[in-house]
Amino acid sequence: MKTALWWIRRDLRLSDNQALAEALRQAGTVIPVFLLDPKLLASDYVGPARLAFLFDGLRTLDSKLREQGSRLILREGDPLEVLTTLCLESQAEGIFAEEDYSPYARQRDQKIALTLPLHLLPGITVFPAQMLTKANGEPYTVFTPFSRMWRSLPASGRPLPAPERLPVVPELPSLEIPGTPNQPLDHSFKAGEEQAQKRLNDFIDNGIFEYAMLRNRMDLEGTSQLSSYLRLGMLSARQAFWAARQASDSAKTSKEREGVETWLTELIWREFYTSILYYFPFVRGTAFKADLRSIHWRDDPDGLAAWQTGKTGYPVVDAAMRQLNTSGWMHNRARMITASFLTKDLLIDWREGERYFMQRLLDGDPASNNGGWQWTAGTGTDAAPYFRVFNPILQGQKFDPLGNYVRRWVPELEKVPANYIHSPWIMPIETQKQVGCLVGRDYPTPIVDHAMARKRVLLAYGGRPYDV
DNA sequence: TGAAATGTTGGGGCG
DNA sequence: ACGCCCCAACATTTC
Repeated sequence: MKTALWWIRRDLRLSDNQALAEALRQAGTVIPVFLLDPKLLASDYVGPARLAFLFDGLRTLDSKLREQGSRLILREGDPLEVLTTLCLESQAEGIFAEEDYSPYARQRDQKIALTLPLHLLPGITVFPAQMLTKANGEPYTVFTPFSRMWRSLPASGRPLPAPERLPVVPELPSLEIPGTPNQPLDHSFKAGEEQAQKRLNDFIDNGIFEYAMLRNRMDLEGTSQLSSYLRLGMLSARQAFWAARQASDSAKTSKEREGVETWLTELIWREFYTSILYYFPFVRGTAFKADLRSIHWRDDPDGLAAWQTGKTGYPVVDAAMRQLNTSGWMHNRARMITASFLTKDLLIDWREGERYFMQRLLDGDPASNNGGWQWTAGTGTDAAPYFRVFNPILQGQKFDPLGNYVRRWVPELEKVPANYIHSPWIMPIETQKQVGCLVGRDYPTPIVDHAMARKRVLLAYGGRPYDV
């Protein structure tokens, strides 16, 4: 064909882009297009942080395109209408896009495919979400067998290089890429696939062998922090996978290999939850486990606000929520702790937390985020048992032993010694004065007693009545 | 990728 | 030397 559209959605990269490669194989002229969908922009699953990251990513992508004579066409409106218009304007005979498995995207794409020549190609995951099923054709609902099957598959094709040159894009109207909001996030993630590759290489060279050992330490940089790049496809899952495979080949000790395998497991969790959302789209609004759909959640706007703003009086929880609010990212261990605190200690509906995370996280992905929340709440597939309640003090002592994570994000507690950092309310009053932090004045008194909350949540999940 | 409650064991103080 | 008790340390069960 003469002309095709490369419809960019969450694949903001030129390298290892199967949709772009196929468009270039089939058409002489390929027009890169991004659509601002008013329905998505207004969704309560979207927030300014990820939008800003998206716009930065589009700007970076556009300048890479321009280096090669191409450019990005940005439009706003209902995708079907805009694509129909664009096909008419450009005489495009095909639309190539990376397949997105979230319920909204699938519905949208199915509708578009009825009237327009839409070609979907894999790329969000290493293996397409619909590919991994049990022998009887049913989807997996337990992680371990899913991961065993995943690992047993013949390795995916190697990542594709970026195309060497791109065809010139004809004159077409395009919107300006929106600027960064007035108060940009103080996040450390710079958009773009070069940044993603840099971070990947750095992690493979300096972090992956220690990953199994350090990944739970909130005070260290033991994780890859690649999730935001994977979210918008500035890095493909396949690129991540192959980099890990190569690291595995160069591993010398079993410990090093364990680091790689543990990291790979996290990549497989991402694919597991993508598959779960694909086969069970109702999990987006409903507990996977039918017997846990009628929990009597507490209505507690003050508690929710304290959790959101990092003022619960539990230092690890507050540090984590402030890290999220100011950086757009949160350590995974901290995600489990804060999710447990909201659902178990405050007994607030996991959907509130799910939505808040989606609004704040740069890496906020409908499948992984939902999977994570339902896991912690105990309502999901292969979830943590409901009686598993994290103790925020013990979690802090285990995974932030010196308290440096807390001190970094909760400056009120900066001078509090390590033995009190995770439970400052037991600090003797003289010490509180010495370190300039009076609990109740400079830092909140805990908004809930953990021991009481634990008993309460066990009653509630058992379907029994509880007070307050 | 939990933590609390409960049970068991064994060393040591002490009459 | 012996039995008793306390309790830390570890193991198992329970939520």
